[in-house]
Amino acid sequence: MTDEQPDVPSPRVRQIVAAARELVEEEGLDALSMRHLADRLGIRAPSIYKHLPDKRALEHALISATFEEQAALFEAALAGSADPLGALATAYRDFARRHPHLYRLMTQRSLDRDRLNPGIEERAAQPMVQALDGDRDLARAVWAFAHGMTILELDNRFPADADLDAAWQRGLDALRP
Amino acid sequence: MTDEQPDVPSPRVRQIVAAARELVEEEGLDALSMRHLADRLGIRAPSIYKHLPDKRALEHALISATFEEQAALFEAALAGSADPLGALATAYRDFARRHPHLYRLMTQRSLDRDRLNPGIEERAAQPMVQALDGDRDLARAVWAFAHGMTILELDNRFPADADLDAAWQRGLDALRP
DNA sequence: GTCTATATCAAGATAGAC
DNA sequence: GTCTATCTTGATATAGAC
Repeated sequence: MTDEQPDVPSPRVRQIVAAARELVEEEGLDALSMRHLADRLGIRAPSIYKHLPDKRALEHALISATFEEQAALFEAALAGSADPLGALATAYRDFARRHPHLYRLMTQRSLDRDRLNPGIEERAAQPMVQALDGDRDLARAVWAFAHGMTILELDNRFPADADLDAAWQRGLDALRP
Repeated sequence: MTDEQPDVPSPRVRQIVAAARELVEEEGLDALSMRHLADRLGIRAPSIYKHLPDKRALEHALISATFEEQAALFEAALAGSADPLGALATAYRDFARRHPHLYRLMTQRSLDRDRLNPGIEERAAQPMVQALDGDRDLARAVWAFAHGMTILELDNRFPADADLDAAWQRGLDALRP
């Protein structure tokens, strides 16, 4: 009955994760190293290992926290909106534009689900399912569309003169139930 | 009037890029280092720099070649199909499943367009525009959907029991003009 | 909880001989 | 076109003292 799940983080761990978040937001994903993070905290890199077992644990703590934040945003966007899908899409896109490096952290590598807060992925995905009246296949299609638009925009893959607002609208109008 | 564009590759450069492709396909993106590539070629890493100026040049030569291959595949899929969009989507998904690491190489970082073969990005995108009767906004929406489905599948982001064929169908049916 | 010192490894790239 | 030798950098992580 060994239930290996992330503990509730101590205050110090939360400080460390908060510093990691600032670091990623300000300097990008590649800047997230144990040394660099320690600099921000005013300590030496090896000290971090007294609080977190390794770098993956740090990343997953940050990812979990960001899922929590996204889930809250999406739930709020959904609440009492006349156009649930549109509101959700706007919240999704806005989050990624405000936190491009965090967005990449969450989406551009495979996840170790054992190291995430249990159920948090599902909680962040739930509002989309709800906005689509419980249609999970359609919700997955819309998620793929939203992620594709988002990451292609962040990575500068659309032509410079592309009208991305228009592309979002066309996609959402087509996919709306 | 200095027009800095990639030269036509010498035979040796093509050998090197071909070896890089095998390396990436068999061992993944992280395995692509100058040393590792040199091992495959039976030479030492510094020798590669006699043929290519740096690692970015190598990557972009490989990306250009892969765009060429994709463009040909997409054009063939489109030719004489009763369901152009469906045929294109199948070709897109199949390519990514057969060459997941190459697909990542092409999509998961920003491109230096100056280092790509001129016009190759557009050529690979053209079949999608054509399948959508020239509607560029819709073509971008469909591309985003296809990329999102593809990369989320490769990165194992959908639930294990998700019916991805169904999600693809729902998305394509909705977006079909 | 933090430190110093260190192990270990691997990366991109250059100089200069042959 | 390839070689050896080397520079430079930076990463994760551990041991053990304080």
